[in-house]
Amino acid sequence: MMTARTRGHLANDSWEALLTAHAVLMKRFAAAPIWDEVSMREYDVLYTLSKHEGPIRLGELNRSVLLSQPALSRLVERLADRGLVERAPDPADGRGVRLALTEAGREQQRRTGRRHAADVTREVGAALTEDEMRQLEALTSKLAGSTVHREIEEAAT
Amino acid sequence: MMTARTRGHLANDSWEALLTAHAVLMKRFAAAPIWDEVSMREYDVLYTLSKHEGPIRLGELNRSVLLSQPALSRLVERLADRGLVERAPDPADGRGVRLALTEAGREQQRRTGRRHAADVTREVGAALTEDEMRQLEALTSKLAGSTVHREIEEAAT
DNA sequence: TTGAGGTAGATGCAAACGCATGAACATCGG
DNA sequence: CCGATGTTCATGCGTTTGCATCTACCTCAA
Repeated sequence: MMTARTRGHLANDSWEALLTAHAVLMKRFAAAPIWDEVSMREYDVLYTLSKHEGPIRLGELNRSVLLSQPALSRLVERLADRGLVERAPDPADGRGVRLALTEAGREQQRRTGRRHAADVTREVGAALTEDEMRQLEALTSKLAGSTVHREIEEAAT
Repeated sequence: MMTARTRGHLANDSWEALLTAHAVLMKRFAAAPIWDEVSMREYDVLYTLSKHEGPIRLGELNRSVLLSQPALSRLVERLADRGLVERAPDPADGRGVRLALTEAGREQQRRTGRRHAADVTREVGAALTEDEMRQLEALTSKLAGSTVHREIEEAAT
């Protein structure tokens, strides 16, 4: 007999499946011998910076990176000390900091990115067809894009 | 004009979309005021234990939890100290440890789980239709299940 | 049976993290 | 213009993490 799952069950089951996929693949990627120059978290920051043209703010960066604001602040500080990231005061806002990759940072991102992308291609490529990849991209994009946000904030008031 | 993405590009784009969705939703869930008793990571462990009938080994638990073995070992130790997890020597293997929720741990998991599930239902439910949830679950399950593993290990030799 | 090699989990220690808070600047009503 | 309030990032501090290593135990061949 086929028991019907409620909408809530479906939501939780799909989220759990996503979490599992994330954990499993992250473990495999972490096991790859390519993180000797920059750690995965550092790469995450370099990659996010590489996707933007000009400099971005720390707060903006922090929306993509799963770290607390202080932790990200210090991670960026370390990357700046290593000459991979440029930190400049924001002329438009004295509190803000404008972050951008240095040339060395860009090269580092490309080097690590090339190696990591090969792993991603192999793992994802082995599991899904091209159509499925497109579907997964569409679904996860939709999931990230949606904004119930307002309601949460209001409820917390 | 519609430029064709290679298989590698598709794989990487879909993985990136999954990562983004993961980060965005995790941030929202983390912001919920329900982690006063157990942290998200602790809940992850409690939840994983709750999904298993009998006790499981630390190593097995570590395959689901995105933490190093020592970090997980100590996290479990803290949970044991708080009376939420039971640690017993494995009679079949003197090196191993058998982990299981205590009654208090099970209650804690249920309490936090109920509250967290509501958030998941709201966020995922607001973004996807039921069909899409089913598709997402199917795709991510397939992604996690696939095993190119052997090749990686051999390549590292 | 024994010893070499492998595996499971614990531990020392430095690095990194989160929480609370501080300092500096922005914004806006009066 | 000014003070109150909000925002952005940095810093102090206790906790947690990862890496390297250790101990205890298992496996298996000689």
